[in-house]
Amino acid sequence: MSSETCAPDERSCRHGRSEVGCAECKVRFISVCAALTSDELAELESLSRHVVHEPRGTLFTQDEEASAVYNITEGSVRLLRLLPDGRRYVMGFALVGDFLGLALPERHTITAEALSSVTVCRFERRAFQDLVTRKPHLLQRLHERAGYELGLAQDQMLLLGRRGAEEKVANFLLTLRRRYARIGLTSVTLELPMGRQDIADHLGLTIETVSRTLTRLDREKVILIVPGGVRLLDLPRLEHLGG
Amino acid sequence: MSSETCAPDERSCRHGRSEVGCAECKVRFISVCAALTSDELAELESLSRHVVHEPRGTLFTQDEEASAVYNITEGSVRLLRLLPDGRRYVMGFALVGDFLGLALPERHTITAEALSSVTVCRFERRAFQDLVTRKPHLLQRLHERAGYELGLAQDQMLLLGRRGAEEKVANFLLTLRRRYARIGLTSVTLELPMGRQDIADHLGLTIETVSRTLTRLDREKVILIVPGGVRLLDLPRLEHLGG
DNA sequence: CCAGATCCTTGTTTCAGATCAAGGCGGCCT
DNA sequence: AGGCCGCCTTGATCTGAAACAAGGATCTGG
Repeated sequence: MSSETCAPDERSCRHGRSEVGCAECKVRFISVCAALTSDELAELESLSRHVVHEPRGTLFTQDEEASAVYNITEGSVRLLRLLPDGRRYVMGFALVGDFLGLALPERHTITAEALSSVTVCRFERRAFQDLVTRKPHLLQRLHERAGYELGLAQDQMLLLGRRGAEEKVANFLLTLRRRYARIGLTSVTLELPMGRQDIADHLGLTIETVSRTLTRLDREKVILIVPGGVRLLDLPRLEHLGG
Repeated sequence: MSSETCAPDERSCRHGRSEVGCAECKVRFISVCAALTSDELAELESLSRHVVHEPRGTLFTQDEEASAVYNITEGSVRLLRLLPDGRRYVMGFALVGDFLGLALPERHTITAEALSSVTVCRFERRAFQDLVTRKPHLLQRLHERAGYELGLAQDQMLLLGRRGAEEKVANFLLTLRRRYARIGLTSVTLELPMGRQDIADHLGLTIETVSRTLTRLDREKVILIVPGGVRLLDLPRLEHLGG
């Protein structure tokens, strides 16, 4: 169900590290691979394969066997979990430089779907697992990153359990801004590659509440809603609202 | 603020592995240490120190430097995060066999408080870190465990964001039951070492809603409220309610 | 045995956000 | 153009859980 729907366009990067070798990779210093020496990088590169996914394509599906792990080099992805009755919760959004499959699981616990055209560096899980076993400091790096993710999950739980709609939305915008900044995107205009429904499912709200809250923030000149995103007009006030 | 309030009673377990050596430890096979050979276990043991905390004592506090990591060998602990304005969220409850400080953080991201009399196996973080660096399969084990925790955090987010009060409470009871079962406690009567307020703060509810929901489940003969816990009378129905 | 404290339950009222309902807007296809 | 579709907004109403309020139960120490 996955590879057919997304029809990924595979281009190996093995052939003499032609156009997109790891050494020139734009996420080289912000992602997990930053832990590696150039020798190790070469080894990692030999395992990698660039794959492009169309918008709305599926990278992998909840409960399916995890055949690979991924490093996003272009585009954004939504990560979600489904309940049998159809309710869904969006765990989060993965951006450029994010690693999917950090925990090296046997089966994926979430579904990953491309929000835009997405390019990933794909590693066979077995081969990556082997490399990790042989390179403890790569594992260390992975583990650090997992600890960081755990902290983010804790923030999110507090947000979901103990905060109101406005706080949630403000906080969401600020968090996204901080993440963009970390990968070098510091524009005042915040791209929102996900739809309102995705934001709602991420914050435990309904689409109407998200829309109303954004509209209110716009009316109060805290943000300005623009096509494809929002402009943050009054950061201090937004920070005040977001806690 | 921490060591004074809990007045921990320290007993080293170095002295000729007197009463409580790792080899005879009751959490030996259910905890992280299960990854180690007996040689490595001896080394680990030389780093460990048993510490007893009184009920309501603080093991460590949010934002304070993480001087140690812990393995719980007796009792239960609540893990919480505070908001500047006083709201609190209870991240979860740690039981016998649980490891605190999995991510080996520089600073603790949560506060840990003893719910009952708690005994922990305490490891200096630096020393433990060194051991981990030298024993990749211990790190691997830690990482696996972190991945598992991440999965639990995801479940909890879905619970907080997309489920009603009754679902939350039923699910909480079932999750606790499963965890007790994993450490060999399979009694029909579920101990609840935490108070109603803690449950409320864990589920994103108020104490009144938790109390009412439990009362209703009791009235409908799904559970029976007993001092210090609940008896699970109608497991199928509870599972139906909990999703 | 009583005073005070802590924790839990129960009743009543209020409110934030869900739900229901109806457009609006822009893109895309023919 | 026109019509359809997906996405977003806005308004009206409803409701589940919060907030407020008042005891009751259990424990502790004097």
